[in-house]
Amino acid sequence: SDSSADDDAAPGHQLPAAACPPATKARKSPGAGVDGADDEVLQQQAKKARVSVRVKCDTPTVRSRIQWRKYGQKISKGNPCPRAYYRCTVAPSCPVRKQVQRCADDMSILITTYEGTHSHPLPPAAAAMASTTSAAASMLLAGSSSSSSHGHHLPFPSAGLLGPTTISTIASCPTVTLDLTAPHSLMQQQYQSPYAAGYESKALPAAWSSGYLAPYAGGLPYYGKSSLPAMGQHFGLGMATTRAEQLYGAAHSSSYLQRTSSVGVVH
DNA sequence: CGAGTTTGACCTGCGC
DNA sequence: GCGCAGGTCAAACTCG
Repeated sequence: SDSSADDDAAPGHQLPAAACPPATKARKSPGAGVDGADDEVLQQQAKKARVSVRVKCDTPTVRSRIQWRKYGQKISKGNPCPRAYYRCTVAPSCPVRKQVQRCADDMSILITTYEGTHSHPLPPAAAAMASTTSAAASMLLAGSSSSSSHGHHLPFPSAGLLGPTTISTIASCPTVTLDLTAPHSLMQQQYQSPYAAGYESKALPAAWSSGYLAPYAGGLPYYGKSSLPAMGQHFGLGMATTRAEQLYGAAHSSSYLQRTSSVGVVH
């Protein structure tokens, strides 16, 4: 599994957005794309690949001041809740952006959409979560090249662990949606701890709001069984650990990563 | 005083 | 070409 991780699953390598300029510059001066039509298509898909995370969150705001800086807010049509725009502040040139918006249908659901790839190393905790979202993006990009279906459910274990995970290629902007708003039966059975009972989060795990598509994730030893439980230590936030346990649990997160590796989709 | 947030203006893509 | 909506910028403001 280690070799496969090094070979083909480093998010930053699979997703060339790591080498892309910030979104604004990319928009003004898109890539030349002289390597052929197929490469150009893949690059365009990678640039626009997004991971959207839906989580129950009853608090007005999410504790995510670790490395995100808000740069704008807009009220979207059809949704009374404003959409907030954040960008990564770890590195000035980091192109990663995040959009946070509450669901118009259910105000307790928070929809966070990550776009881009970190151009700098991430803390282990953030890298761990980044690997998961990156894996989802990898699935998206891999599947989009061979299928034209819209909005199909993943046949991967992630669908079981992360909830109803869907891939959407609508509007020529491929997006992976990790729906964490509905507890999975497996988790309900296995997690009887006080944490599991409170699946509806009061705050998102720091890592969820800290990392997406980390190019350095593949080089960090977070794939072992001790990776996720260490999140709280690295982040210095108690809730990081508790939320990680709520959403995954050490055993399941490890199992998930290993199983996804076994199907050759991600490491 | 520096870092982060707010908010109105501006830019850009897209549909008609 | 025009208007709308989403996304970004940047000056003003807030906070520790």
